[in-house]
Amino acid sequence: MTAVTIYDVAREAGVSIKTVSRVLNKEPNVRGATREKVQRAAEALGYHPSLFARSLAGSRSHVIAAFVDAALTIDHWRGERTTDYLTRVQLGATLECREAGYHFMLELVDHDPLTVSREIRNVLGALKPDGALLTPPSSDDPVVLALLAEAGVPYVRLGAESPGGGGLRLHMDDAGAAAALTEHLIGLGHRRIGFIMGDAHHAASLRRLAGFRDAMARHGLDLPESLVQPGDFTFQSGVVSTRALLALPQPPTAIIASNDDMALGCLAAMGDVGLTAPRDLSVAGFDDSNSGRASRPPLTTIRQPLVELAAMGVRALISGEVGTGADRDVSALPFALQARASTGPAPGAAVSDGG
Amino acid sequence: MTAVTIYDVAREAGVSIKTVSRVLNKEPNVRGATREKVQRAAEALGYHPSLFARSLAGSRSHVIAAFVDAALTIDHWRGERTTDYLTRVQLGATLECREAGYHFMLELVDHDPLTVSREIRNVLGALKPDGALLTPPSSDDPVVLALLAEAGVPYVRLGAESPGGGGLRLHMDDAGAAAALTEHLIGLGHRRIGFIMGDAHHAASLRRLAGFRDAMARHGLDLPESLVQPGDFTFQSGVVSTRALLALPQPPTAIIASNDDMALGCLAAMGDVGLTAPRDLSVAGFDDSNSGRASRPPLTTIRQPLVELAAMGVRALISGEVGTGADRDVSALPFALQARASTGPAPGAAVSDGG
DNA sequence: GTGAAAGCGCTAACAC
DNA sequence: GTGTTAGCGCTTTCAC
Repeated sequence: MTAVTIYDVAREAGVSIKTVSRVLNKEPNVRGATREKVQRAAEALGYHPSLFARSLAGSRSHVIAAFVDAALTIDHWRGERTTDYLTRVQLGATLECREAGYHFMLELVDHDPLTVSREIRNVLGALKPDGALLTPPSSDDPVVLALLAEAGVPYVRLGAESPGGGGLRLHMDDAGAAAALTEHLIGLGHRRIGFIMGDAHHAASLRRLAGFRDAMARHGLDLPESLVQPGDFTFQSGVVSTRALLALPQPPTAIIASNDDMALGCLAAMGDVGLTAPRDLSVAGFDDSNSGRASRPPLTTIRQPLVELAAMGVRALISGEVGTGADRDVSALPFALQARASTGPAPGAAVSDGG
Repeated sequence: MTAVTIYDVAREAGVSIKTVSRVLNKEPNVRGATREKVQRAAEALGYHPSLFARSLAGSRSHVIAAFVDAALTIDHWRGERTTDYLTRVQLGATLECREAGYHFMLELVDHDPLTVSREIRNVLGALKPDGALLTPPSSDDPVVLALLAEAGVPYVRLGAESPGGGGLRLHMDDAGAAAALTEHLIGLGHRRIGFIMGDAHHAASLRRLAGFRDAMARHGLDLPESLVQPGDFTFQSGVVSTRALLALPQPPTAIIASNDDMALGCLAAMGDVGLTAPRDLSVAGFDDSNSGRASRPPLTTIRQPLVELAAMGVRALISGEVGTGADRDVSALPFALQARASTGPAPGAAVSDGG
């Protein structure tokens, strides 16, 4: 069971190992006939090049690494509320890597300032990845970014907040998604729509609010400031802000919360005062969380294109279009509005499609 | 930014590279003083050994690979019902690998019989993993098992159904978990408990049923056959079997479904006839699924120790205790009973702790 | 206890 | 178009 090497293939095909290498790497300067001969030999022998040898000898490692916060992941596993965020990122990244003959390695890093530097250096030294995919909060950790830049490893920052950190910043079109949600509600006849913000420290919160405002303005709808309530992405803040909205002289007929957790808080607050969605009030969220999907009624929400985001990031890394010094920001990524039972026609309003 | 190598450390420490290698690999035959000198030098230079060089030169690759079904994972991503199964397996495996200086690589494999062999060989050839972690359905795929055995790669089969496939089979103590659920209900005063089986083709279904029967018998409770209904793990089969149970002359006061999906079907069927859990009927499931957690009422269920299972598997692989020819079966793994609101005191029964 | 030499299976720079 | 020669950074064998 000793492995088949490039020498075996070369011998079988009657060429030099360099020619085999050329064929494998799709390099030019090989005659069609020779190429075929080599491919047949490789196939016949069941040859599979060693990642280790290729990476050690060559200038590329054929490895893309993701840096994921260990504490967060462990918390998530221990806690009641779980998501499949990682699974989806991994899937997109792995599929894209496989396509390109790359390997994807997920590395957990401790964001303790005392150890993060050692850990990152360790991964970088051991793997020499051709690119790094960062998820929050790594995607905003200046230490991580600096280490990657120093090592000359191009990186993609998923869901990153801060601009100017170098690399490629990739995120959903939050404003567009908020606008889509708003228009979905307007289409259902709603005119007074409340909005619960996410944590104001998150750039996404501001983008979502902006998208909401824009859509309202575009449709000539009035938006008194009292209809926009603060929040911090927690269930509890959803409860509090919903109470505030319901206490208004003219309460809204629909509420958009900046994430599903707050939207669930919204449903809970409604239940407390005997209100039901969507009969009395429509509710929408963001994230397409598992709990939002399983709630009663299930939440109308926005699904982040995480798989596509990760795949796109890996593609940019492998194709080399990210480069070390780049600082780009791409947000025009498709999102999916998941219309479910938590939103419905405005009370007493005829649903109109065109006006 | 040229990397620090073993030569740099050797020079800095004033020893040969072989000595550095010895220290790094915790081999014997190095004096304490020399060892320290080398460690200091490595630390000072920020040395991190190259995985590629180590794996290429040595007999171990320091890589543990997981083989995961691509189609299933993609379906799961696309579908409405998602789980964090993979995330949890990955977490346990990655943490354990990190501890031992290993790297964990997740590989998606297509279970198409035409391609599976090529894909597995490819991974095996490229990575030469020191061990493989298999998740369903790979853990029962005879082709996968045969290829691994042929390549001499030890493997651990998570949630595997069929015995005799070699390697180490690791699964939750299903019988114990079913018994725990049963005793939880008995403790709440229930005496007539219905059971909805999982797909009879799954060994876990039979183990769960056996655990239920045992617990009932141990407590001297009568168990007419009509209280055990068939099922196939789908929501719909939960609905059907619940109707059958409710139609009995003496319906049960509690129902254990062999997974959460069926338990949710159970709740739905109850709702149809105006019954509420746990007031009219207690309901419990298995899996600790996201939807079971978010349902109303949230389900009492059994949480599989997936993180621990994966970690244990990796540990067995790295320590070498699995070996190529082994065929062991370990099921005595801890599970966690999650008592939630779907189970409560039996109607009209005083809750007793001791009798 | 420590070191020198060989080589793991490839790619990179050059010859031809 | 194709082959030759060096390494990549380690572990392995075996000598001392």
